[in-house]
Amino acid sequence: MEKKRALRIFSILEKEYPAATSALYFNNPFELLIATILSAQCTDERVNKVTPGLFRKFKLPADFLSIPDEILEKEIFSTGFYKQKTKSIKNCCRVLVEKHDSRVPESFDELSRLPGVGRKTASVVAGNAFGIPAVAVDTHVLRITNLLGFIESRDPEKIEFKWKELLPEDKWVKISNLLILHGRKICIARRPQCADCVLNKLCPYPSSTKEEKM
DNA sequence: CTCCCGATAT
DNA sequence: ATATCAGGAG
Repeated sequence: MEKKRALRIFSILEKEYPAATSALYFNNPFELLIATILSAQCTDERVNKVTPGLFRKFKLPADFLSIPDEILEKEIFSTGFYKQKTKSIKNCCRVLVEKHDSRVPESFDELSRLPGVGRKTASVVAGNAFGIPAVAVDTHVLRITNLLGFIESRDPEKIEFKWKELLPEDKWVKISNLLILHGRKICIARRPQCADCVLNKLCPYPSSTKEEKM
């Protein structure tokens, strides 16, 4: 049974990473929203080098709207795609001010309608800021779900629905954070550390790469 | 499907 | 030196 195996994997990872939360630095939903927009195609670690200083200077959506693009571009430069992200953040803040009373909407649908916010970002914010059940599928979740053999797909939405069908919704937010953490520490994209992996026995992948590199 | 882009591992 | 990492919009 697939669900049984999924639950088993969840338990093992939960034991391994008891305090699995988003690795992003944030103090409130708005900060998490901005941090997550910045985390597109960028490691959380890199985002965290930029956000503490950024949030000290700019607290509210209106603060971000009040500054020239060039200032914001310079602040977030190292996260890559900085021109796009500056536009996304500004447009997003504009919508927050104009349509949401300067606050972050508390539903997945409203979140994903914000500029610069797709399913992954909406899920991260919904789940980690508001405790709304959601599966955030980033590159780690996608990769590991494939490696574990639960699915064969590059479509994040398919991965998302797969986990939603595999686990009860009180575990959705946690499984994302667990897989992301595991993906960064052990099941690393460039070179998975299968020897140190707690899922070794439950994963079809290690056996297929026995004598690779040693 | 293409564009957006810096940081880091190899 | 260069491949790879890491999401959203048009």
